[in-house]
Amino acid sequence: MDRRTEIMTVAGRLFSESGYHVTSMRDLAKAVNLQGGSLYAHIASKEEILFEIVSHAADLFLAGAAAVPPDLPPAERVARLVEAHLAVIAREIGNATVFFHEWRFLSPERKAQIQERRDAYEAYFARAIADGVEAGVFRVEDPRLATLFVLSALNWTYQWYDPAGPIPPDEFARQYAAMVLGALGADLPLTPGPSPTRGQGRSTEHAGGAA
Amino acid sequence: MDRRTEIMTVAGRLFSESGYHVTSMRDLAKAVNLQGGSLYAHIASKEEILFEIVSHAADLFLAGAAAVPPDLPPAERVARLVEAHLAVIAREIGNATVFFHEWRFLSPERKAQIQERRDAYEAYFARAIADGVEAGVFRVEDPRLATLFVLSALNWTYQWYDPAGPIPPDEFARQYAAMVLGALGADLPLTPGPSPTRGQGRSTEHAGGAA
DNA sequence: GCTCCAAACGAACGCTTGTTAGGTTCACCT
DNA sequence: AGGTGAACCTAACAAGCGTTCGTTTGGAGC
Repeated sequence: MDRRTEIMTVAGRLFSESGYHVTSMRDLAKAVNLQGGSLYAHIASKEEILFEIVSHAADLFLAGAAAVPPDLPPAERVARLVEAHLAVIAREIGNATVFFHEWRFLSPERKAQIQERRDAYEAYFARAIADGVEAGVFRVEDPRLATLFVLSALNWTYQWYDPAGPIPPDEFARQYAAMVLGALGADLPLTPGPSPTRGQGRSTEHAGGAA
Repeated sequence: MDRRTEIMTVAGRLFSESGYHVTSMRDLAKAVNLQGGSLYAHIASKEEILFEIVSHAADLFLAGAAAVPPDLPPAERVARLVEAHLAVIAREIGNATVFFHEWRFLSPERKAQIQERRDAYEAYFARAIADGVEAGVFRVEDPRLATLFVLSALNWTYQWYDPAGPIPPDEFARQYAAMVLGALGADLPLTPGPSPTRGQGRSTEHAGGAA
């Protein structure tokens, strides 16, 4: 890992722990065993660091969502989106925290750049939910509100989820996805295996069940 | 409104708009037509302002939850808790934003004081959900995770909900509560009136499944 | 008319901030 | 052997920070 990358990594941790404005360049320098001024041999400005962290996190979220096949049935697609989201948080909780908490301190231009990607990310969820509503597998009154509900449930997790805690990331994601589908009024527990589980639930799930 | 209250109100707005550390005492003073130093005739320190805002918001949330009769059936209790929470956000979005976003910058003692109240607040939800699980009206795998799910969905709303926007607060709360109950695996849409709604929905599901 | 006191001013305090500039070290290339 | 250039240090800069303090203001109570 070269110096610049190390700076970014450590900055991600410090910014997430103490906040962007509380962390001074000298704090950061000390954490990578440098003098304050020496940082500027590697980076142009403090805000550049913030942008790179936030931008990196945005890329991860976007890539995770883009990897979900768009031709999957809506319920499974939503489940996969949820799992992808939580996987990013589990893997890079520091950068994710900075992404959610400090992005508003970016300059207007850079903020706009991130906003675009947030919108694109939200669109993945909006589309999957809209498809599900249209197909009759989701029962929600207002798809837009449902989308915001789901994203809210996901976006707050960085505040409390501890990847090293008692709940392993994929178990966490599985249960979370089930609750998200419940919120959307979907029926099936959507367990992958042939386990009969405690399901009565409607059998045909999707069929032509137009609402 | 006396000067001190005005300062707190304006500070709540400024802190929520720009963040606690970005807002300087001189910014705040200018917003209430004072010189920087004059603020200290009314308050002891900048952090005292922050604490008062956060503490006030915590009181509102706690009072809202405490007003929900604990002997209501769990599903209705959860719905009422959701509505109370969103009512606070709709009414005091600025202070709520500061509460969620800036409370970590309090001194350790004051932070601990707020943490206590957050825990007490969370307990209202945990209890209602646990009761519902025990009564068989909620179907969740892990009540603790379900509680965090619900609180996540609620806690993020300050980021996007606009009380003056297209969705009026009580309509917002009603739909949100329905989705929360869905996430908890409750059956009934819980509409107060006798409207049959568009339900196919599972009929028997859980035997004693009265909500 | 005088006193009193809270409210506000305005200047200053010591300190930290992000950033820059100049100088030194040292591994590497020819 | 000499040169190059990146990495780093040290010192400094102007600006802004939260806060203090002596002074001024202006209205209420006597």
